[in-house]
Amino acid sequence: MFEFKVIAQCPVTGARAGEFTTPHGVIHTPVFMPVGTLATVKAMSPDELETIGSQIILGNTYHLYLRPTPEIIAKAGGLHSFMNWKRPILTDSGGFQVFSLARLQKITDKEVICRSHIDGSLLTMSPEWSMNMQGVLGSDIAMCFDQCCEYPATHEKAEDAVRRTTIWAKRSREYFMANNDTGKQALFGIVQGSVYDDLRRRSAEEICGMDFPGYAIGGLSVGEEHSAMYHSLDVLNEIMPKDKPRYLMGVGYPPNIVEGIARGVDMFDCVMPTRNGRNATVFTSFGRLNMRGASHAEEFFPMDSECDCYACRNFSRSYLRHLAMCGEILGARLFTWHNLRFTIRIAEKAREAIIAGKFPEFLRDFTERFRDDNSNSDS
RNA sequence: GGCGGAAUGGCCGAGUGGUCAAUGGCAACAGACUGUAAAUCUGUCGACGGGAGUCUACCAUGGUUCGAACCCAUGUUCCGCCA
Repeated sequence: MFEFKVIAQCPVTGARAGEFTTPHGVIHTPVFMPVGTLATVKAMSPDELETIGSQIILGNTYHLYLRPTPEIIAKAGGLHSFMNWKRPILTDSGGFQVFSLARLQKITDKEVICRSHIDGSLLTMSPEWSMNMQGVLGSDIAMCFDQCCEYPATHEKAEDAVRRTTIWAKRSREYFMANNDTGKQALFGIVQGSVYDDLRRRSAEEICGMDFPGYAIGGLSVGEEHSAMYHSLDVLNEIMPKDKPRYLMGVGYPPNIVEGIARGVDMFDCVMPTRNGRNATVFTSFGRLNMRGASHAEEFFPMDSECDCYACRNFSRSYLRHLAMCGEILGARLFTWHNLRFTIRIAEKAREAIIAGKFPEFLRDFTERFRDDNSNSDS
């Protein structure tokens, strides 16, 4: 269980294709994992997620702790059973909420004391709390409780987050080994370090020295330039274990995924396909489209004629824009459907290309075709 | 036919002598969204101009006033109530 096998590697870039075995099935990498924070990938049923090729989805410790509460999930028999999802689940530790809900909390090495964003009640999060909760959830992959550093951050602040993340990783691992079912759940470590090479190296050394079955790269895609993200991935690609899966947390944006794969990343997750979908922005093989745009009003053809998703096979841009303008719930569903399928397909195509020995060509073609005039990135 | 009320920018609707090119909301247009406090948020929104600014505007016409979306007169249209 939790064996990672690299089955093909790109001889030019760092890209690799692999298989990661979990209790709920084998995950073929590279893989994009839809985010289902509250035990639902917003707007999609489990059936539909399977249809579009979702191999694994995410759940969130903090959010599920508040609602419906661990008691209810335990009674339901765990998260898989509760939400009727039969494939693997990865749970985030709540570490990201230490970052995203920063205004509501106080952080010490011991714990994070924060206020619920729902009713303001006091809540104490810690590595032990997170491991316990993730045990209740029964995810296939649990994540260490970490501190995601904001961007920009001074070297001093980033270093403190690295230091604390290592302390918390040790405690996460100890509690996990003693209390969780290690036959059914794997715990991944998380590397921090912001955009500082020395901190990335130090964090990778400390975290990867703890022998986790997989390693995540956290603290990126938080506002830094794309070039900075790619540089950090280059640094980490050299030093992270090659025989373990690598998970770039919170990415993402289609070009970031492709560039991440080129730098040896195997797993990705991001709210972008689902959130942007609900807000009527879609990704296509030739770039990004705001489907509310007046220019689509009389376009009686698909969003992306190369896409094999339900929305692109059955509906015109004109109709989809109409749904978006009316705020119809079907619009949100179809855009989400498309974006998830498109993003999952990127990973599938990358995998096929790696196995076929044609990843550099895939990378070049994708980058040339994916135009995003509005992107303020430098990539 | 009589009495009363109302007419404001694409729509609804504030304003009731100067600080009003005119609050809000909606619509429209554009933008943002990267381990989800997001089916959310931001900007623009009379015309021309890069801007300073200029022009045209609160049903119509005339008037009062230094000054009117706001006061007066007449007209037009609409809405009530009574015949």
